[in-house]
This record gives sequence, structure tokens and C-alpha cells, in this order.
Amino acid sequence: MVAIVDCNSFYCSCERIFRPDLWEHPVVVLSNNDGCIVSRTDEAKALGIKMGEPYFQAKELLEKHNVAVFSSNYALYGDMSRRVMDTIGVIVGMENVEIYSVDECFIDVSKIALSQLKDVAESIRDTVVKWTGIPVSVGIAPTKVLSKVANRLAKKHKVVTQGVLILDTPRKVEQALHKTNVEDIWGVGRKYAEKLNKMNIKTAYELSQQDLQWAVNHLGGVVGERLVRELKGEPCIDFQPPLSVKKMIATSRMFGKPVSDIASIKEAVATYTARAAEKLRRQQCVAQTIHVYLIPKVEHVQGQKFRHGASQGCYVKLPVATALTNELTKAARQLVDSIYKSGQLYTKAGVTLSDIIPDTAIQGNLFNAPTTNKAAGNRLMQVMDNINFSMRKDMLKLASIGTTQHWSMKCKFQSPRFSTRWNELIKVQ
DNA sequence: TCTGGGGTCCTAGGACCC
DNA sequence: TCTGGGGTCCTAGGACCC
Repeated sequence: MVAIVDCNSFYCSCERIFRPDLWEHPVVVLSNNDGCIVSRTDEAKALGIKMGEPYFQAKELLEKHNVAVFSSNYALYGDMSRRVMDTIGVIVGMENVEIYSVDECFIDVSKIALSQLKDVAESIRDTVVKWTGIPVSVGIAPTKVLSKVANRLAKKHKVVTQGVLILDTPRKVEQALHKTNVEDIWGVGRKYAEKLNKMNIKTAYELSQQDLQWAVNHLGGVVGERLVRELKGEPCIDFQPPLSVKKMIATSRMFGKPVSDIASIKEAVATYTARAAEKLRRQQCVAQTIHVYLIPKVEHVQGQKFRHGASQGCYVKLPVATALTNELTKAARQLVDSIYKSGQLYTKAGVTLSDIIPDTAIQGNLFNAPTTNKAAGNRLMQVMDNINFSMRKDMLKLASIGTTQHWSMKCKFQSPRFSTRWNELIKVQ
């Protein structure tokens, strides 16, 4: 059996911890740049505020109902996430926990007796909220996909389930599948949901009754086959080993407002490259390919679904893999030169590092000894990372990042980093 | 005026080999 | 009229996730 623990309205719950005045109050959290609504409390959902809705469109409704609005505060959410996961680790043993995302983890509960599962699930739910202030829901079932089905129903029918649902018999699994639409299944996105509905397959139960060859043909090959098998109760999605290193590292942002001058774009790209290089060094890796892209501004046609402009990008394979910010930045700035079109307005830029390998495995080549100045470069990076980590972000940086950053994001409603900065601690009178 | 960001996995198709 | 077969490697792009 597999359990999944999912934090309820995670970002909103984090914002509420230090704000007792908001405990019964509707709250929403906005995406970067104060663009869209990405987290809502139940009270906010009840007001008809939709997930992913642009802030400027929802603004009137939010103000009318006096909803508390926050910009995203990743320092706070990251720290709270760590506390939640640590708490779960204490209860079930960290070796059984797979952290799936900032607000979710799977737990291998196959060694726990069926009769004990309810107690364990309730203990997780109660301990996490007591130790961290974050409410969670728990779903348990024979496979990962079915545990997500259980979790969703646990959340949806909180009054009945008290946030815990266990599907431990075929009968319970079947009932749960009947109550789940295909678009609510983990692994079925918008495209497949439309396709399935057209084929008159509406519920998870109906999908679970299809045969495997049908799934291969209609749901993207082996991915679809795995999905149907999981719905039938056969585990196909393995637990991931912890601390797996990323195969690609990306940093991208919308600009606060559209930008057309190349100097600002280069500053932004240098900033994102520095951030990506930091992530790369943190997992003790180097990258050989760097990809830079710009998104041009497009006029939004009234009445049509919003779309970004088509990404304009370019990449280069470096002669020698590196994690040094200065080397990566140099390449990134050259890429900007080759993509940039004078006079064009851009709304977003991004940097992606790939061909990632451990930093012990750097291959030199005939013309570039990998050791050239490497030791000195690494020491410099270590000093920068340490100071930036302990003081505050970007205390030390390369000059190419710029000091004014006219292009940087909007985030008007950011809360203090209560749990990670001494000078932002909550004050009690 | 204003529409997020960071990932993974898989497939199809082209280039190339013998 | 007829135009090998089988394999590998790589890339671009689609689909999904939170």
C-alpha cells in the first residue's frame, strides 16, 4: 500500500500560520510577478475565485469580499515544507518517504499492517498540524495513482473523512473510481481529458475498465498503459530514491513590465544564469549545455485564451562542462546577442542548463585543459555561495547582473520571511 | 496596463552505420 | 513497375506534474 500526504492550500496555510487574524478568513497567494492566483483557502474557493485566474481580473471580487492577498514568499514556503517533511519522517522513518513536491510526499506503507493504517494516517495528520501549523490530508491505496484518488476525495469530503481516506478493499476502490472524473486523475491532463470525454469515457472507473492495448494506442504509449494498470490496482510507478540530482536546471521570470533594451535583457539573463549556476553547484554538478530564450510580447486578442509569444531561443554546447558563474554568464550573454532583435518588446527570459554531470567527471579536450584556473574559480564560487547564503541573497554578485534591475518582478504583497530571517521574526507586544 | 515557474518522461523522425 | 533491413543515437516537441 502507498500513502500520499498533501498539505491543504499549502501556500495559503503558510501565510496563515503567523496571522491568527486570518485563520477563518479567505486568503489567496499570487504567482511570481503577482500574475495569477495559485493558492486559495476553502473560504476563497467558496467565493468563486478560480485557480490560475489572473490577479487583475479577480481583483474586484477579492476586494469586495476583503480577501487577504499575498505575493509568493518562497523562503517561507521552502522552510515550512522542510518542517512538514521532517515531521512525517519522524513518524514513519525518512527512508520510507519520497518527497514529491514542495507540499506532497508519498510514503511506502507496505510494511504496516492494514489494521494499523488508520492510526498511522491520523497520527500523521494530527502531528503535522500540531508541530508545524500546516493542515494535511492523507490518502492510502494499493498504488500511487489510486492514493491520489483517495487523497482528492479525502480533501473534497473533509467533513465526512476528517482528511483521511483509505481504500483497502476492491469495493472501496471501485466506489472511489466512480466518484472521480477522468480529468481529476493524476496523469490525465487537459488534452487527454478532452479526448476521453469525446470517446464517452467520463469517470475513472470507466477508464480503469479499458484494456491495456487500448491504453497504449490512445494515451501516449507506455505512459497510458502504466496509468490504466495503476487504476486497476497494479503498482507500476516506483518509489524514487531520495536526493536524486536534477538532469536539467532552469531559471526564468516574467519581467515586471515589457523590456526592449538589450542591456536590461542581458542583466536579467545574467541574474538567472547566476541563480541556475548556484543550484548546479549545490548538487555538486557541472553542465555542458546552456540554453537561453526570450519571449516576445504579443497583443492579446480579446475573447481568446491568453497565450505567450513563441519562445525564441538558442543554445550552445560548451567546450568543457562548468559550474562557474562567470563562464556560464559569458556564454549566456553571447546567446542573447544572437537572439535579440532591436526594437522588439520582450515579456520574459529564461536560462536552462542541461547535459548535467557530477563535477568529478569533467572531460577536458585537446584544446581546453579542464584544470585551467579551475581551483581558483571554485574557491571564488564557494565564497560567494557561503556569503550569499548566510547574509542574504545577492550580497555578492558579478557586475553583469547590474544594480538597478528596472526589469525585475512585481511583488507588492509579500509577507515577512518569519521563519528564516532573524530581522523578520514575528513581534509579540 | 496587468496572464507563473521548474521539472520529468516519452515518442517520432532524421542522420548515420553496416 | 520496381527502390533492403536492422540498428543506434540525437533532437524537438508534446504531454504531464505541482
